[in-house]
Amino acid sequence: MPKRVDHDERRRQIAAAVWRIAADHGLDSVNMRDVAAEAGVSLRLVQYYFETKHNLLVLALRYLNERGEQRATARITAVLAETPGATSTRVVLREVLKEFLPIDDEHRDTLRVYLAYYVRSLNDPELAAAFLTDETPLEDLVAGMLDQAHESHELVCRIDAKREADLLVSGVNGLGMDLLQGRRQLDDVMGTIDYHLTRLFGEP
Amino acid sequence: MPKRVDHDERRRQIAAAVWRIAADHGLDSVNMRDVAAEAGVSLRLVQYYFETKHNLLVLALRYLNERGEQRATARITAVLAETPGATSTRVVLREVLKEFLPIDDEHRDTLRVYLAYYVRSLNDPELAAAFLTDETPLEDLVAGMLDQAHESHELVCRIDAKREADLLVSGVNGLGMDLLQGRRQLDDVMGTIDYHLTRLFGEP
DNA sequence: TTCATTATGATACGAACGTATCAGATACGG
DNA sequence: CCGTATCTGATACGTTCGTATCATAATGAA
Repeated sequence: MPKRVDHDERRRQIAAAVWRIAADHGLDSVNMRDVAAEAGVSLRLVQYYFETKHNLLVLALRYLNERGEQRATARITAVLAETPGATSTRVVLREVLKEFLPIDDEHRDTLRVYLAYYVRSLNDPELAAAFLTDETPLEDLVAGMLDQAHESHELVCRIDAKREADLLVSGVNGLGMDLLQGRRQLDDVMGTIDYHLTRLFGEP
Repeated sequence: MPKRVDHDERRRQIAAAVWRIAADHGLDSVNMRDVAAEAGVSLRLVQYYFETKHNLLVLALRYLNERGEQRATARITAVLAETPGATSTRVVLREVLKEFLPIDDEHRDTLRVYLAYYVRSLNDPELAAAFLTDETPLEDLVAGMLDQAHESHELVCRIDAKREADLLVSGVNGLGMDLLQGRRQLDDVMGTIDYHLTRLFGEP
């Protein structure tokens, strides 16, 4: 047997190059040659592992989804570990929402790539499919947290958890887009989020 | 003097072709030749009026902004005219928010084009400038309406108009994106909007 | 060592695209 | 009718890009 290589790992390495280029110069600027150079491999190898550019983009999106979910769950468990014992639902929810804002360069890049993929998926059914395979939407998670908060009497009044979660999640996405564009500042956005958390949970 | 032509009108006509192509096939698929064919003019004329493709895209965005503002104000005045006398702030606000949802093919196309431009503007400062020239952001308008509603005792409780407007507007944008992707249905989105309007204005 | 797997290099083909150029047609006000 | 503004047509150049091809090197388990 010859040299054994983790093909999946290779593909992830090349997919990461796609993310970097897409974040820095837009998804339109992603081409096979630049991806190869960014990944530090030959053009031939990119062809070898992905066959076509379309395949490359689709798989890069799948890997991005995977990483995003992993990081989100890791962040939540980290928050739970920081405050041993009883962590208030409000604090956890706040961290979950922050996860979808460009709070640092890494989150900023991820969001830029996601939005680029989103727009392209509007005209590419195959990419759209890669988007919509999210079996557990974020809205359900947030709605579940709100229901849980209601049962533990953390909420200030009776609410419709689904409706609240829908606007909260969609709102955070929209606010994140404004942040990317420089139309808002992070302080202001966090102020808005905290205002609405206070509206739900009462004064902290 | 020879034939007199409204240059600005010609440019708008060609810009409309850009919108149609961008809505149907994405902004990446917009090229000078297809724009000319869609507008029913020669490639040479597109070059004649816009010089470069970059100019074409920037001006097409400016015209799109203009049309959007005109249609929004027209919609508001139409609502005010429909209910002579006292039109509740809630009803007007609901129509304003609906204006940013893909409620029909026309709004759907406009939203698709806007989002495509948004993503491209993240890597194109000149396009970003065309975006950010909005002297009167929608959030200010909504916040003003909420303040006005408070003064006329239409609100159910004391609120922070700015914070409420920020989440409402951002939320509608985010919900509109979900609609485009088919992740939500219009009925559900309107239900969410009405829920939050009720939260602010009380039962209708 | 052997040999299949992994990887590179060089190159080429065809298509799409932005841009430029030149000639000429059309139409309308004076 | 004349002249100018408006518009078309054909064409071409250079670049970029996806994809394909062929030869060849490096690697490491059997």
